[in-house]
Amino acid sequence: MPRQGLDKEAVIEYAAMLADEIGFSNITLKLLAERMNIKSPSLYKHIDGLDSLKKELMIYGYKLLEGMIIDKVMGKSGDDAVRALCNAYYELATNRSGVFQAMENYRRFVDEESKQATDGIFKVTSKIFSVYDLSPVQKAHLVRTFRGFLQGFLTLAANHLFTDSIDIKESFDLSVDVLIAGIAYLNK
Amino acid sequence: MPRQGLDKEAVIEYAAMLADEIGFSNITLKLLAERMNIKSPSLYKHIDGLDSLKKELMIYGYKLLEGMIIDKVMGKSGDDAVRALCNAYYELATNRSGVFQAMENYRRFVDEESKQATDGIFKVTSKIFSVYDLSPVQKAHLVRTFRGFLQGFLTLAANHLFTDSIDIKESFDLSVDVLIAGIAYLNK
DNA sequence: TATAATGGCTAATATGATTAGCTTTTAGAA
DNA sequence: TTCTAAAAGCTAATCATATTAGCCATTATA
Repeated sequence: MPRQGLDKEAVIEYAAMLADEIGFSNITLKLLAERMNIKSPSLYKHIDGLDSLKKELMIYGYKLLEGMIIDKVMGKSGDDAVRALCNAYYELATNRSGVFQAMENYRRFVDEESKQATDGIFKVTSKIFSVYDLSPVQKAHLVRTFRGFLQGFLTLAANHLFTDSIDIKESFDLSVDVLIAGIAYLNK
Repeated sequence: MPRQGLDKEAVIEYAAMLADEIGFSNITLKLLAERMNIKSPSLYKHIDGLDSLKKELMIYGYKLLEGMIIDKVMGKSGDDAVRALCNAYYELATNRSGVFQAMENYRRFVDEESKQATDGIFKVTSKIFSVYDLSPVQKAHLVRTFRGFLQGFLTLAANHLFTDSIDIKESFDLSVDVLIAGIAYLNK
């Protein structure tokens, strides 16, 4: 029986696809192994178990998002850059819903690796807010404001929890406008 | 062996306490049963299994929150009422973290009972925003803005995903101020 | 007081994570 | 090219937990 060229990265990629398809919380090693045409114990040659895999998926998500943000924000500044940042989140939540779920769902590990992954987003976001006339502390708060909104709104949307029939992208855009308008409050 | 006066409500209360203590996702029927001094199969006399219990816990959370909001908002209006609403969320997330976590777990349950539970919050929130001069559609969008922010910010905070050391309540208050300031943008 | 419902129990089953230990492939050195 | 060791897979076994089945004691009520 010949081998596939599997490694840790490949396992995470498969897991990410599986998460997008069936939902992050429904992932099992059994299912993942079936998808990969191997047996579940073989996964342990690449990863440290289900918990660890979920952590990896979270980190994968943060890195992916960081790239998408940089990509979209490139060449923009001010309010436009903020909107681009928000749209990057929107796209991730829409196109990679399982990976997006991993980013907020994983709460057991607060280690150095996870911290570095989120730090990337923090730095990029922070930089985008640098055009506004804010103190470093205000800027840090504002990063949290946006991150909280983006994570929460998009999670609620992804899970069909906005039960009325109003268009979600319109709500999203309006919300972003409200937030951007609110930034002026900090400049007093 | 005499019996305790256990029923469905009691099981949910115990489960809520356990969730607050060890985290929603760490709940097991085994642990819960131990806490209640019964064996895990006995739980099935009151609930339909772990998944169903988690749904009950989510509904419990929404009802609890609704009560807390009404309580805090009572007698307030305008921006003060909005702040009170936000603080009710904050308190729930802080003091009943396990229950709060249950509320973000609704994604697997989109049934009539769950819908009614969230509808309560929607109505209260909507009413609070009625003092602003907004169209019904704008109001509906704004409810989503706040709900998204509150759910997301507090989830990230509860999951320790805000890695820098800045005070979380300060970030929260500033965020709420930014949002409230942003509402003015809609009145043009 | 007799009886039915209730709430608890133990034993058994199912699923999935994880571990142990074996075998084959593969990479790299001699 | 051949040998060797690591790597990547496998099967079998173990463990933990959820869940089901069916039994028995308590409790409430007719």
